[in-house]
Amino acid sequence: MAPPSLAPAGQRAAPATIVEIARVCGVSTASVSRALNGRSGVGAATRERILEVARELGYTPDSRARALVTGRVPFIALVLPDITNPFFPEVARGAEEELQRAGHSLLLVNTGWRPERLRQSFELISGNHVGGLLMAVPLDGVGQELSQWEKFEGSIVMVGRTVPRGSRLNAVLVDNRHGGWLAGQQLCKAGWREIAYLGGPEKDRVSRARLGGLRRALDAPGARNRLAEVVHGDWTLEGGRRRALALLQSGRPPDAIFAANDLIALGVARAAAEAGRSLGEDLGLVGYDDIDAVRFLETPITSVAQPKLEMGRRAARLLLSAIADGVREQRDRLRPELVVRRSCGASRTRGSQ
Amino acid sequence: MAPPSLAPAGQRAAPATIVEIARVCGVSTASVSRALNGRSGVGAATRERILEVARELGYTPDSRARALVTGRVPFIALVLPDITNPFFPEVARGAEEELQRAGHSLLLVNTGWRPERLRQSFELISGNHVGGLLMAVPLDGVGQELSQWEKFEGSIVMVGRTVPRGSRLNAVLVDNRHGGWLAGQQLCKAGWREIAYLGGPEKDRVSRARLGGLRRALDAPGARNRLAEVVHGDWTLEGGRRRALALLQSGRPPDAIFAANDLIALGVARAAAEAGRSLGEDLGLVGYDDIDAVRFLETPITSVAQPKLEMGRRAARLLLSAIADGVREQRDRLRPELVVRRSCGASRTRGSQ
DNA sequence: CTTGACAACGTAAACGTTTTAGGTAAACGT
DNA sequence: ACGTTTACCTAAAACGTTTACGTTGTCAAG
Repeated sequence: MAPPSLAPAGQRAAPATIVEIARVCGVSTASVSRALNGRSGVGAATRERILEVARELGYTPDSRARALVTGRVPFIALVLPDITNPFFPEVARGAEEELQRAGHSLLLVNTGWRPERLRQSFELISGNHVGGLLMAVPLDGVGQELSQWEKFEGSIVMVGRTVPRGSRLNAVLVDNRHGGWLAGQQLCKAGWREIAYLGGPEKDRVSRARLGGLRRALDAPGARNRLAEVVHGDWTLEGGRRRALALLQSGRPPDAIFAANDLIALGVARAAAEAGRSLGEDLGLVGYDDIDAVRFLETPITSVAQPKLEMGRRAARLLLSAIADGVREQRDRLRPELVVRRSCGASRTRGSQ
Repeated sequence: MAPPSLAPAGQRAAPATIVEIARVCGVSTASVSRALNGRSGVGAATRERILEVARELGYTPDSRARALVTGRVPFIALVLPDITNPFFPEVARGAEEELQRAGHSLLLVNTGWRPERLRQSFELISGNHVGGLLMAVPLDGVGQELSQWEKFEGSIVMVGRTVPRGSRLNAVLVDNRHGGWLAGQQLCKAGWREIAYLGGPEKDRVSRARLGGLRRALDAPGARNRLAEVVHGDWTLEGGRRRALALLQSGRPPDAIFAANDLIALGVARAAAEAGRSLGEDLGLVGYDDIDAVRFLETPITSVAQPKLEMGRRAARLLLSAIADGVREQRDRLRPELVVRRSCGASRTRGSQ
């Protein structure tokens, strides 16, 4: 005999629809819809029967049709510059967790710092691909066009990124200035004198804020430290290494470095090795983000930690409520924390006699 | 006269639709659709005009309606166990890159090893949320239900994961057995005798294959090495640390360890430090995946590298062609490569006199 | 026996596209 | 003059839902 497979061979073409269920049950599609969505207006007996038939037919509602008529889309996009930077996966995880709890899915947009991809992400929302945007990417280059997007205000949440002047977007912010201050403070305490800042792109608001915090710490009355140098660049390890190497081999190498980012900090660590300087002894170093990798160095790197998971979670919650209730201009502020490790020479204070 | 602005101020409520364009241009929606999609059947002049009006109105096509009628969805889901494991972001980046080039978006599903989330991911496809699935997660627990999903065969690509027996899914595979063999080979050459395997979950096919490769290397004629111990567990750093510590503090600690995963390997490194063993001198170690972090240890870890980015790219390409042309049971095989670093004691060969 | 309320259900219109089946008119060949 | 092609365009039917609005029937209060 032919093997009686569960799936009746040839006729599995059309996936079950609501009208098929209606036909089988001898009711209208309206009743089926009501039963399936647990809405009132359908008797207990019929509801039971409908549910059963639906199960038998292996019915799953077509999200496109549903979305079309309800006007809601169960998708949220997370726009970020580089998923390869370990900071972001954690944010993504937090967001995904929270979203799926609310029946939404997470779209990932990896811009790779390309501005055109940023623009594309806005088409996602205007084309109703997604119900909202989680923006973990700077909005700087797009100022003038932003006015076009203002109509989507309720559906955008900046996460870890300052909102552009004048717009009233929701945001989950971590105080970068304070973070920079923490770093500077620590470097001061450890007794380093000539301190350099290895930042992100020159116009990047986040990088600037962290620098601002550093400045404030160094300007404290009585502090005899100096902001020796400020070098801008990208956020990558290799970029950090190159810039750090140039700095260390220059005429006036700094005592210590504050890196705007842990990837940059890792690059500094590598450069230090190449230049024969020893972290925490010869050269102070503080990074930012507290990604896992900084713990594994021979000399673990001190870093300003952001609550990455929590940022993702809160951003997601905020966005969902923004979509549902239309809340606007809501700001969720979090605080970074300093995680002290050997690279900033905590033990070195002794040596500053 | 009153300024006859195209956009009459206050009524920006409804986003421009195709019928609005049609009305303004005095043509039918069909023509608009054709013009917008660059299809033939519409005169050059009208096409021009339609395009212009569309631009003026800031029209963006509604993806839901389009998807509903065409039956295609511009979404692909990448299902993975833990985006926090640095192996996956790179795969994700490769896939995203390739997908967006084809006008698709990447949905991220982070199962966190929970089986129910795996099931949910299948609802994504049967509910037409997505056009296909990139599966970077084991399909083991779901064998019996898989027959239900067979109808989606064309729309599933396994990436880095073996396909379940009997099903004819597409896949991008990296030879794990060979990877295990490379690791074993290297440990042999370096002269370690008692070698332990720190694996993933006991039934995990990938973990088993890597173990298989290790076994083969150790069984080679003339080799005087021994597979001292096999310990299963999860794929995490902390899990690896605990298991390694237990191993190292047991009555018969091994000479060397092959970790099924770099996270586990990082855990081993930490445990080694705690147990007073020195990597590459006292204790050989080889990991798997070649994630960035293993390079930063005091003693960098030797690791079996997988072409992560390429895996993502190929998987995406394969899936797209599977959806378009219905190709099935296509297998794309890649080879891992060993990246030798100090942790396996390459320099130690001298000491084995 | 009316009346009204309420529950259960059906009808049909919407949502914004694509696409099929046509229809008109001009151009062409004979 | 007449059919035939060609180019352009329209009308309308899908796609699978949800939902506003009817209709019917039942039951209790008047």
